[in-house]
Amino acid sequence: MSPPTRSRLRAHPASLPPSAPSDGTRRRILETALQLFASRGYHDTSIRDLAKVLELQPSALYAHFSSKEHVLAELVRIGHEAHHDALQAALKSSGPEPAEQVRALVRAHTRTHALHPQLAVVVNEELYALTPELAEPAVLLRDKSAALLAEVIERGVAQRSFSPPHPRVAAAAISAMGVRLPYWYEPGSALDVDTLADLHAELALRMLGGSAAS
Amino acid sequence: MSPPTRSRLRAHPASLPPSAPSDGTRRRILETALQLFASRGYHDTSIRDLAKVLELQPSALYAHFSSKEHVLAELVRIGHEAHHDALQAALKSSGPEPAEQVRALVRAHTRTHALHPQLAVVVNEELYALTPELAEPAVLLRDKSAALLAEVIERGVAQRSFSPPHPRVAAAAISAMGVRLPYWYEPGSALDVDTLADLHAELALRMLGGSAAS
DNA sequence: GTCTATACGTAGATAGAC
DNA sequence: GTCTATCTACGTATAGAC
Repeated sequence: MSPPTRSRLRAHPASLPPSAPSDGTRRRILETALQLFASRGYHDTSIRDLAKVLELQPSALYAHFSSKEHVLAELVRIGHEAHHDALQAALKSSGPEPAEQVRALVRAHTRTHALHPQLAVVVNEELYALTPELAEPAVLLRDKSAALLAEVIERGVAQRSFSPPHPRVAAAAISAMGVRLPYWYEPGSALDVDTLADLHAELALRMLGGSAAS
Repeated sequence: MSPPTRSRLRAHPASLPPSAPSDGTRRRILETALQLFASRGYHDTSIRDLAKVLELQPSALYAHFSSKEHVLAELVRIGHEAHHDALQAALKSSGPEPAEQVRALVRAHTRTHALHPQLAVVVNEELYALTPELAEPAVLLRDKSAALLAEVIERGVAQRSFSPPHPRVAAAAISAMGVRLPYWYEPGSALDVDTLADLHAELALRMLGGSAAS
């Protein structure tokens, strides 16, 4: 661990989604790793750093994870599953109109990134640190999540509910709003998460154009 | 360097802006470091890795930079200056209307990120790896660059050219489009940089609303 | 300005007792 | 499941010859 660094994030402490293991030590390791990986980065966090915060000996971690990389892989898996589950639930509970579905998807995307900023940062910045085999399940989920938005936009364009200048670029811009959230949004601020989610949905619909924007 | 990793980026080779030093070995070190830091990350790139690609002995690098951190600091400085210079030039060469100024700023922001994707990634992901003293000049430039866009938006709102639902959130969304570009855009693709810059400008104006959007 | 050689710390991970 | 102790490799950086 290189010493005098700022954190990449403002949020404290690290929050795991409910789907994460509730077991004792394994969960503590994941929470601590999440905080350290998010604030300093995976490669700048050592097993010894983790053990120190956990008040364990480094060797004790290997009773719970076979390597440091497997700790990261588990966080990456949890993060992608929570994100994808949230998007699917949002779609499922919304009606058939593309505008309503975009609103639901963007709200879920934004909420996930605002409520679990450390997980979002680790998932997005440290995925590349995994071997292809360990990264593969997450990469597949990413593609599926991106397809959910892309398909709704395509449908909206086909129905002439939307008129984006370029659907793929608009989809990337919509995704980017959420992904960048952890780097500037301060959770306890005057702007609450629900309001933010509504704002992002509004911006997304404006970008997509057509009769859908309010 | 941990071995079997994917790159964070598609772009090759690393391109430095014209403002970078044209001197021989120092420039070669910066270019090589840029490529490695962008694809594998600063903390996962060793002095030995750098030296191997450069076909030099590790100790030879210390004739040009006093530490690995100073190599990163120089890249971060170059990246922030090129970005800020591009934004200022864009503002300077555009008229007084907020919509035209936003278009110019967004085009410059997007072009910078599309033309120098490795530099954008290193600047955005590895700034936190610098000590506060080495990071400070870049942080000041970031704030100045962000203020350029914020002020134009504020002026547009005051003149009722723009009607964003929330100016600060809209500004963050506009910035995010460019920052995320290196992670999905493939430079040699059918979508050329100028078209992309126009698309982003169009999306920005749609988000800002009012009479400005085309 | 590059080389050889090396100092010195820390990395990830394991062995074996309790 | 946690401990003490340790292995081996690699990290940044320096010394001093050419």
